[in-house]
Amino acid sequence: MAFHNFRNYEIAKILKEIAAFLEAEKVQFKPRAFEKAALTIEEMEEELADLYKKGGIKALEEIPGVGKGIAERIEELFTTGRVKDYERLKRKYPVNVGELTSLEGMGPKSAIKLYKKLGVKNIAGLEKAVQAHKIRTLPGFGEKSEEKILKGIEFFKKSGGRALLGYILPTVRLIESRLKKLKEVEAVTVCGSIRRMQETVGDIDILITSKKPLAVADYFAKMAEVTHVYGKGETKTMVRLNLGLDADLRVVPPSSYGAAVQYFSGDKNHNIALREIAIKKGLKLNEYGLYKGNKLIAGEKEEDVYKALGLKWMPPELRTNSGEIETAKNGELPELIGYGDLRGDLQTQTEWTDGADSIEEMARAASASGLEYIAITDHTKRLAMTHGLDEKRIVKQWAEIDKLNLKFKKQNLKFTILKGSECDILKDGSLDLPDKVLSQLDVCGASVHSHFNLSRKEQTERLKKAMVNKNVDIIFHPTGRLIQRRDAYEVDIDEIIGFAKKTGTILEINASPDRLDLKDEYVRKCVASGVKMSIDSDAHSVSHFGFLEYGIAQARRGWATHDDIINAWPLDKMLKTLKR
DNA sequence: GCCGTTTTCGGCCCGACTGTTTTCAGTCG
Repeated sequence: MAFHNFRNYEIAKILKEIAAFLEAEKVQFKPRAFEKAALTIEEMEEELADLYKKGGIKALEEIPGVGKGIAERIEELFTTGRVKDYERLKRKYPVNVGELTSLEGMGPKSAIKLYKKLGVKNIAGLEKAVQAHKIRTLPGFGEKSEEKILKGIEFFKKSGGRALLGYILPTVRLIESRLKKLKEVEAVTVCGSIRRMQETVGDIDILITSKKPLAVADYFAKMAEVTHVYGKGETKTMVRLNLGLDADLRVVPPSSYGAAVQYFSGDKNHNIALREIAIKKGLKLNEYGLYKGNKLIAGEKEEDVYKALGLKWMPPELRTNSGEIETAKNGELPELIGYGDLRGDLQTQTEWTDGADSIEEMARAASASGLEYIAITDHTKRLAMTHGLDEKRIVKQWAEIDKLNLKFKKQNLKFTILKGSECDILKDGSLDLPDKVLSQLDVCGASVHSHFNLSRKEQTERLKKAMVNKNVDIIFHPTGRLIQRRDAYEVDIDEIIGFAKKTGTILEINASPDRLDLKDEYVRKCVASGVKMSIDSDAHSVSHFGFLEYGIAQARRGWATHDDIINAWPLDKMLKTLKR
């Protein structure tokens, strides 16, 4: 029997859509079940296809959140290539719910209502309906709803088909490693915004050298992820991937490889500035190399190109033409924090609130990923939906942390769990737990989860009031933005950075792929002001420690060094930096 | 649909906020 290969994210997407349709039909409890299974599957390391081939349906049922019903549907997908229940729902509601519900404030119920009443199937249709002012006439909707939807659509358009780095990077790495293994391939570099580790990615540029380019092109065009081939040839193959992005494979000769890698890594402004330098030196720079007249003077290695222009090679994260070229000229480039430099993680959530795993599981996963310490920072009671901790439960949590630290010691595991909190900052800037509780923590983060729409002045004062508290060590995700979904709340960031310096408060670089908050520009301001930062995963499950890489990239793009990031330091030194 | 130190039925995180209401539905986290 034919086996239909589906990747975990594709399976998760189907389950999520089923959940949305059931939610719209006001079915009780089932939507949660499908959603939960989808989230688990999305985060699994092992592909369900492999798991199923090895252990059959029984193996699927062992996944937490997957029971008989969902396992049967996944089996149906593998054996027939489709899920009947899903297709029935899809026929009933031929709607792109995933796209529509990506708009802030739009859930499945609204999406389906708009389809039933106005025939809206996607964002394009929604935009037409808003422009014709049809939405405000529907019961339950009004003028404000139209405004909000319009705002959401603007966000969607601005994102212009770009994807979050954290969403696509695992797949890109997989493709890269497969190409590296081909015997026809001599070198592979993924360039563009991915190499610069930008927050979002528009397309994927892969450069290779090869003596048999057509064989590689054939392989590339036939990969499982490819949904469409635009063109295939000796030097360039262009495909559409099921990630929703296009990928280009370019074959360049070894003598030009460095120049091509430089050229395709960008960014555009950085390259323009380099070419201007070349012109001033009487040279010409393009993707084939650096030329004096017709003579190639650099091209094989990227370093050589920079050197010939009188510059030191610089990490791609810096290449934005915002001062890096002048700095490189003077030989004063900062020694950026390295991707392996973090020793700890100061924001993690556990099953005590909205995390998926236990304190012990999180600690062991952190240890396995090379960390020496983590802070357990579950939400506080104001976030009732996460079952946030109150004064009593947090004390119980401390007892468990003490017990685990002792256990690790006995097992000779060099790892420390810190007692922490993600304490909610209330509307007036006061904190969700009393000082007598917070003062007993090892490390306390505080953050905003409500009243995003205060005036700039009120929001700034609110944060300052929290920062003045001696028990608040770190402000988590300081601006509250969600990339491609929600703007930062109004806040005077310069005032906040100045106040952080004055009060000795740490500002977080939240590494969650859709937050990356502080953004690079603000990181750079912190570095300039001497405000220390932490890079935290905000992990809600054991698989999230990988997010730290995106946070480090963010810090590097903000010119941060080892010295600026407190959790790159040994535990003792880190703790001494805190206010308490 | 899933799950089980409440174990094969009967629960299922639940309160705040917003915009629409005139007592509530939908979304968020």
